[in-house]
Amino acid sequence: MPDQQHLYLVDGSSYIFRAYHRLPPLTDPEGTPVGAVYGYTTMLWKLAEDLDKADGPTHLAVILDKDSQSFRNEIYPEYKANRPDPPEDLVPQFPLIRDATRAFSLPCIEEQGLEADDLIATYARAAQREGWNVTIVSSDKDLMQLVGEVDGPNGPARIDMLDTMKSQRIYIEEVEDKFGVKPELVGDVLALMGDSVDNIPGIYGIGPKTASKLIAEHGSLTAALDAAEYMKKSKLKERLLENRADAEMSRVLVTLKEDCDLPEPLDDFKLDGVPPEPLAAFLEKHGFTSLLRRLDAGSGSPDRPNNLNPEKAQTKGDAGTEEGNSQPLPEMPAVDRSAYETVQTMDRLLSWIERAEAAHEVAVDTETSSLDAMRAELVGVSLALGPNEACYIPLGHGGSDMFAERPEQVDREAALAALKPLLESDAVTKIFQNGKYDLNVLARYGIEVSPIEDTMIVSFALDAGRGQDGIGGGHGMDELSERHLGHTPIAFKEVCGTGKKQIPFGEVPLDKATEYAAEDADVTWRLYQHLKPRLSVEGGTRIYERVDRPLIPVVAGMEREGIKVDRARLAKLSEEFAQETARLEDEIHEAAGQEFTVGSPKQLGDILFEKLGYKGGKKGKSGQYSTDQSVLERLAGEGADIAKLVLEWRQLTKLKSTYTDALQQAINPDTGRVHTSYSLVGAQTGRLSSTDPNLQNIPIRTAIGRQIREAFVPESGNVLLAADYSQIELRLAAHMADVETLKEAFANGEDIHARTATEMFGEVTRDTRARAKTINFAILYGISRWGLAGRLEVEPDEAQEMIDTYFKRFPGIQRYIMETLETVRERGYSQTLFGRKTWFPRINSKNQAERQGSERAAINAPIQGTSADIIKRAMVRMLPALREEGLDNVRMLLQVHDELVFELPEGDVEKASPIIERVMAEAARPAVELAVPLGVEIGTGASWDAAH
DNA sequence: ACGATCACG
DNA sequence: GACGTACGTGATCGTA
Repeated sequence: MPDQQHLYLVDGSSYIFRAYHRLPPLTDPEGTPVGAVYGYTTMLWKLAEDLDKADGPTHLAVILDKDSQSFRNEIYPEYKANRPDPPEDLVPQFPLIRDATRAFSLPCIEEQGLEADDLIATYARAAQREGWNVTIVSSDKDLMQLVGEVDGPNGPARIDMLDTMKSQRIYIEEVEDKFGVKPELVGDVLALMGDSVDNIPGIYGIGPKTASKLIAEHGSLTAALDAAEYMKKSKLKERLLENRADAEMSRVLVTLKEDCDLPEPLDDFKLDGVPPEPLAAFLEKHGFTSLLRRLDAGSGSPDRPNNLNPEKAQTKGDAGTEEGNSQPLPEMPAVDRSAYETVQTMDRLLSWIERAEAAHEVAVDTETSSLDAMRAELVGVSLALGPNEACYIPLGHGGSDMFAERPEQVDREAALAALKPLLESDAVTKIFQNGKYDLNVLARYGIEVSPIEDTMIVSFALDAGRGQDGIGGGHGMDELSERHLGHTPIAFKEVCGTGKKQIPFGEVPLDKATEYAAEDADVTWRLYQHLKPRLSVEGGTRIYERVDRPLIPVVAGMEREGIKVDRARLAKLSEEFAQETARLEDEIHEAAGQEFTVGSPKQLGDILFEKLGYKGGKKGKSGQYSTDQSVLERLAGEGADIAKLVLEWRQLTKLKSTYTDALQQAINPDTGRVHTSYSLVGAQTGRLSSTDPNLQNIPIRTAIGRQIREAFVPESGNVLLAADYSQIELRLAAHMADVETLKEAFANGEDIHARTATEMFGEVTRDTRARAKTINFAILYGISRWGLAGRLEVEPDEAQEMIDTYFKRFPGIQRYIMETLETVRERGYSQTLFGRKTWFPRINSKNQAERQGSERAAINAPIQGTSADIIKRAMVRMLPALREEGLDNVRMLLQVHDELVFELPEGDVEKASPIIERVMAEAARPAVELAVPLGVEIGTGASWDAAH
């Protein structure tokens, strides 16, 4: 019996578009854009790696679109007529896709007058008739029609799909999940819903939901259309009856042609390995050096000299500044997952613990049932002592299904009791990646881990701001591993799946779980060896050891404390907001003369500027009218009542959905409190950010919003205490730019905006003070004359005069800006007073908008970042200072950039307040002696609102 | 998945 | 010669 053949058909055209949008705009050494090509190359690479695996490809071909004309255009001239031209920097990449394919020595099929989809369908069916299995590498929903299996000459022959970007196999079940019908009926669903990208009409007003419901109910498109006349009167019925012809034509358009002539016979697609030479030439030419390295490693050829910059494929606008990532990799063997041990007996566990104690350094990772550390149950722990020297200790696998057998494991209680001394031992450093999470989980099991190191935080101290717009600059483990070790760890979703079919980690079989979990510890250990030495070389030690690392357990503690919210009060507010919103919605519809979705800026824009004919509508780059607050306020000022109503409606719906509803959801059932999660690497400047829920943007500026703050309350017998730095960023600007006038004003405790008004306009009125305040902030943010003009509603010339006056009155500011920019241009990064770096890879970009954006951010970063450093230092010292004075019941709950929120017994307020104030006011010392005092304002009350 | 909008410092 | 204009975040909604 012959081995099962398996044909892979790669939908090259659709892949390149997706890769283009997902990847950064890389260019090769000659300046040709290659981002999409890079994505395509890595995908082929991955497929080629599967060559020898069970169910891997035996045959493979790449199918491309030759041109967009096909038989479909004869049926329907508008087919794909509204496709925009591909982006300019994608066009030169099309021919490179063919080069890449050739470099892998793979066949590349394209045919005049045939679309790739039809060729794929034809080949897939032909192979299936031969009894082969087929995998279509694509995520195009049209192709999902083909999924399924038939009886071939040697048993069932199946067609499935592979979405390489999501690492997802698509088989019958996945198609049914997406469309609600079997693959054979997908075409019927598509015919009803249409496709705006291909300009297939479908039936207007029918989307994916209605389409699959109709087809599932009636069994086919024809049956659904026939049934329309018996439906009860509705919009849907009308549309079905009226547009039957459109739907039927759409059905033809989405049908794949399965009987094209085959340009090449199937047997020509046979794979026999990838000859390395042409591939190496291709990778070298385009600067894909990380792949080149892997090719060398794989083929056992001698190492190339290390003069190749590992990050040669530079991103656009890269200043070519210091490349902190280009240190030679330490000598380490490649990751070998088969070397990991599954620890299933106390004996083996004790042996690992003993070795960890001897090593004085161990990487640790916990596996749990949830991403939310406050709800997560511990499922296992992994340890790593060296490269490939790692183990996984399952503690909570199986057992959720009472019929399934629970694999052999060490008893959880006993294992934790054995691990506790190690994890708490002063003599052993525990290395984590994002240790705050593990600290929280373990703390809930009674283990206070210390001392710790954290590779994520090290990476942040070294590389904050590197990478662009979140691409390639992150500090997550997978990214760090890719970047520094050239290794791709197993993705979580590969182990647990995703979406509805996601299983908890505790259900993962032990062999697979060990590969994943032990690898995480192994990678963490390797990353630490790689990153830690860079700290001292690159000047990151101070910020890491003195600020960010000690902050980890402090913030972890704050997250575990949580804050009490008054559910009943929020519910009542929700109810009020709902009623008021409904009333406003009616009024808005009345004013508009029709019903529409108020929450849709698109529909609202059309109503305001087309139907009602208001003037001055401005369309943004998306081609729709802007309807943001400033626009609506202008209209309201011109007497448009509807604009006023919409503003009110927006405020209320925002408050309800984002706060009063969401906060009730966020209450932890075990603790009865809300536990946010702070990101220690969220903001490039060094600030924290807060998620799930975000407690750093609770309303305060309006009376109606402040009601939400009233729902944040202390436990009985306690009060909330809020301590704010007053004007900290302006104070720091005064210090850093060395502005005498401002320093003096702060020293004298003056109202700084009023003082600015005096200097700028000669007198203090409500108006001049407000303008002065705007200008003060504008300067901190590196504003332009046009920006300031917009804010103050004056002409740019006048704004420029104000900026000039400001610089004249406050000499030092301009110099600060110039010097900061010069340094950043030269070094590539800015620094805070405490040495925190933020990188600006686009500071020397040739793209003006990009460059100026970086310049503004670079002016602001040292100030915002220094402020972040200071409050972080205060947080680290706060609880020890309070405990030292015997204040054991003061709890630090929240941080909001320049504010700390505490909960404490009423009786402790008097004693605690001056300590809190002192710790915050002195937080810069002794590292930095500021030329201005740091003002701290403290309030207390029976709610967060009242504490202000 | 992304843009628009709006909540905060 | 035109562009697009204040820094840093996160959540929600509608739309593609």
